[in-house]
Amino acid sequence: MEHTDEAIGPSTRERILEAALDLFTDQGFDKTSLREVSERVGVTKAALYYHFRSKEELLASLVERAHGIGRHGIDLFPPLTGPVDFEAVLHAFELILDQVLSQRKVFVLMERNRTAIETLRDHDPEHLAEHQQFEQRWAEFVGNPKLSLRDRVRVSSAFGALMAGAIGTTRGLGAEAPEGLKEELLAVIRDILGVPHPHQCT
Amino acid sequence: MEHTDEAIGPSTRERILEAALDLFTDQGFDKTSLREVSERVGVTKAALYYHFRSKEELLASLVERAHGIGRHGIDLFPPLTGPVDFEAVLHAFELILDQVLSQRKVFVLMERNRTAIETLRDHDPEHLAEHQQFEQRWAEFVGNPKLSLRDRVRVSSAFGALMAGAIGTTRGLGAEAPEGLKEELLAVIRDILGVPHPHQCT
DNA sequence: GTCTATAACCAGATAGAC
DNA sequence: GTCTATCTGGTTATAGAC
Repeated sequence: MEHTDEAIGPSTRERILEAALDLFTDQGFDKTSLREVSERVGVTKAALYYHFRSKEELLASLVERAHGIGRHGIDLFPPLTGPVDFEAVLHAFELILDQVLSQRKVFVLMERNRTAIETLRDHDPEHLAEHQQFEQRWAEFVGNPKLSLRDRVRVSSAFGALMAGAIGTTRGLGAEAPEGLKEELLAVIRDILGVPHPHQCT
Repeated sequence: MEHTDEAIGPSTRERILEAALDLFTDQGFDKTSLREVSERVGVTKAALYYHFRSKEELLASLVERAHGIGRHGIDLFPPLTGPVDFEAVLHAFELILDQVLSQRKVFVLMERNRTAIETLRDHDPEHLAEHQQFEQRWAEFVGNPKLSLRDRVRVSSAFGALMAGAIGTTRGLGAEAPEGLKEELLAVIRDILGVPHPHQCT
């Protein structure tokens, strides 16, 4: 029941979301006016306000597609006492990687509009809870002085590598990620975290 | 000759730059008005226009402090034929890391305001040439189909790890990076690039 | 469900006095 | 070098017709 109108194409609401995703990503959220969005869709500015209460809500609707990273990420760092379980971290990163690769455009949007995304917290206190819980847990983790600097750097670097590899090498690509990208990235993350490779004894 | 007025404190121009750096980083470039900047400095909005021709020029002046990453980065990827010299890449990353760690606040600003930084290209065609050459060479590299996916992912991930480790683990910290951070990060980058560690034979 | 028209606002920027 | 005063333009958002 994703869309009930196969014959007549995507709904206006979905077309607005697609246009906004492209424009916000290319030009930036703040530098894109709703007039531009409406012109690309072929409707008027006022029509947008029928589907979304505000510009921020339009952005929030896009970012919600990235859900899932929140779930996996929150599971990932529960107690934070004792040594880091790198096997578990690796597994969580694998789930996150799947999410990022299947929703690449949204993650590019988020990477390029960090400050705009943060303001959603103010306008939408209850929604996006997962997304923000993840950010919070993450900050608590990398800033936790009880953990060794080495572990914090390793996990932090692994996440950076994941994002840079998944987003940087697929910028401008179509819907499909390159064959083998996921495996290459998981291998990198294994190397960073020091988790041995399964089929390799070098 | 950094500043000739030790007794009377930093010049107005420098105080504007400091205030703008903080506000642009916290709230985002687009969501910060020049009125806010001027109020924090204790001057009027018009005074800003004496020191900087436009809001973009103010941002550009901040970003110029990050120069150096351009130089090292451009040297790094010259011909791009044949296999990647990971030793050379490692060395360039070390220089870049020094630059990032010594100018962390500016790099946080850039990371959080990517789209705003990109518009500088339009307003300032000749300046920031190094910075933009680096971005261009980088894009050519990670998107180069003649290189193996593995090599592209490795280099791309190393850069992501560098940035995430250097910026993420120092967010909110004072002027000094944690002791040993540089060494930990270089070790991670070595692991990613497959360059053996100098004093270690495990 | 979409449009016209307009309100209300605030941004960046300029001119010229001091 | 800094201020007061103002202009100009575009922005989000709303009210109400169709």
